[in-house]
Order: sequence, then structure tokens, then C-alpha cells
Amino acid sequence: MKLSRRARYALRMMLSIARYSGPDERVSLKEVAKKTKISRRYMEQLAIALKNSDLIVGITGKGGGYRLSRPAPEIKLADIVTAAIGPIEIVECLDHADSCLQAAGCECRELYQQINDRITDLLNEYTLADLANKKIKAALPKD
Amino acid sequence: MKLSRRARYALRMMLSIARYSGPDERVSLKEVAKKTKISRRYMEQLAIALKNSDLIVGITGKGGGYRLSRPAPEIKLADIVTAAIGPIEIVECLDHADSCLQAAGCECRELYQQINDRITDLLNEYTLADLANKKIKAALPKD
DNA sequence: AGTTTAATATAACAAAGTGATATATATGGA
DNA sequence: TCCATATATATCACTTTGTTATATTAAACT
Repeated sequence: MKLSRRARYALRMMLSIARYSGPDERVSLKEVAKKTKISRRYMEQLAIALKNSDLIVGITGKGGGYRLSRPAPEIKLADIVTAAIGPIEIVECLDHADSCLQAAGCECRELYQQINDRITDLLNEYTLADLANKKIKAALPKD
Repeated sequence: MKLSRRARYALRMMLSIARYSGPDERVSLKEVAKKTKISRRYMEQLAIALKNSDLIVGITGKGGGYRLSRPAPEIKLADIVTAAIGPIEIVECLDHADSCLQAAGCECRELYQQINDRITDLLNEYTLADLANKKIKAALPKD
């Protein structure tokens, strides 16, 4: 029930790219690695996944780097997480009913669906811009 | 981002125990294993965890078995999941701020907190009785 | 043209997590 | 005393995940 490091790295990377690049400006992974303190080798793989999902654009060659493919307010957090770790599926059987042994008789299915929906909805509500501007506020812990 | 099999098994086990036992009636793991088709050996471990969290009571000896420690409406689904896989923590750093490298400067923390809250709230809303009586209804898939 | 910087693409490896099985002991009823 | 059951560890195999390594490709700059 953990959000993998890969997903968390992806969010931090995107934040960094959003901050240090612009429409005509790119930032190299070397820079991003320095800012985020994430292993550069690891980021390289992650960058490819983010690129393949059209969230960032890679400019090859000397002076190259990455920039966002579209403005930060148009990038939903769900896009980032999905690009990094695939579709949000708290259990396999939600999408593929046939992969479920109990099949139709599963009594927990609706519960799983609800958990999944709540997470998905939340990540669709917020954008990269919201994250960058600290627009996300959790309820205060009750102590 | 998966709900582990262990957690799912725990829910199914509890459902089965709720159904086939009563205040003065117990059901053996042998029975439960037959009903749920979960490996008995595996269930034994799970049963201990559920017992240690006071969700079920174990009666040793011949003719023994398990029964719920309290009525199903008083057992929250969060209790079951927590007993099976520990506290719900989508990321480590929520409870232990010191385990987070970015410490106070983490920009994603509030997001993680919200995800965690939504899952926790949902699992606290519903009880084992709700699950048994199919009171949980997910929003219809939009197709 | 050639060198350099950086992205792109695989591959290989190590560590951790997870599911499952095995073995041994304790308990209490018949 | 015997047997069915819970209880408690230990072990093993498999998968996932994080990390590092090795080439290859692309473009800019000298």
C-alpha cells in the first residue's frame, strides 16, 4: 500500500523541470539531479517514461535537456503518476474481471473500486501548477 | 500502489468468520480455508495477526476455532486492514518526519497526506457488517 | 570535420517485499 | 492418552523495485 519511490521521484522531477525550464528553455538532467538529489542514472529512465507519455520534451545534443510539453496547469498529477508507474489499480481485478478468481462473486470488489476512485479523483483534481504553488492543503492533524 | 494479497485475504477471512461463527459458535481454519480457498498455512499466520489486534478470538483444542471478538458492525474495515498489513501509510515520511530526506521542505507532503486521509477515511466509514451485507456501492463506471 | 554534451535504449545486478510452505509446540476436549 | 486445533518460528521461492552499468544516437559548438 505504498506509493513507490518511482512515483515520488517522478513528481519531484516534474516539479524541478517546471521550475527550471521554460517554453524556450530546457534544463539538463545533470541540473535536475543536482537540485533533486536523485540518482541521475535512475532519472534517465524515468525521463524516458515521462517523455513517452508526452509530459516532457527532450532536446538532444549539446545544450539540450528537457522542458514541459505543455504548461504546468494542464498537467494533472494523475498524468505524472500514471506515466511513472502505470494505471492506478489498487487491485488487478478491477480492470480485468477475468483475472479475479472469485469473478462475479467477489464481495470486496465495490470496496476496492471505491478506494481506487478516491485516489484517482484526487490526482485528477490537482495539477503540477497546484503542486508547485503549494495549493494543496491537507486537513490539519487532529491532536 | 497495490493493496497486498495479505490485506485482501484478511478481509475475506473476516467475512467468512463473521458468516460461519456466532457468539457461542466457532469456525475452524480448516472450514474457512475450504470456504475461501485460501491456503490454510497462510491463514494461520494471518489469524494470529487478527487475533493480536483483538478482532477475533481463538479457542484452542479439539472442536476449537475462531469467532469474532465483537459484533460485525463494530469492526471497521480499517481495523482489519491495519491488523493485516500495519498502519496505512502511503509513504513512510508521514508519521516519521525525520525519515524524510527533504524534511520540512518536502513539497509533496500535503499531497501524500491527502491521499492517505482519503483511504483511511473510507476504511473507517465502513464496517465488516457493511461488507457482508453488500452495503458498499461504488459509483457506476462511466462508459 | 571532429569533439563534446546530453538524450535514448538495454542490460545486469542487488536488495527488499511478499506469498507460501514447513516444522515444532501448546492446549484442551473426547 | 489421543487427536484436532491454535500458536509460534523458520525457511524458501518468487516478484518487485531501486540502482548502476554499458552502449548508442543526436545535435550543437569549436
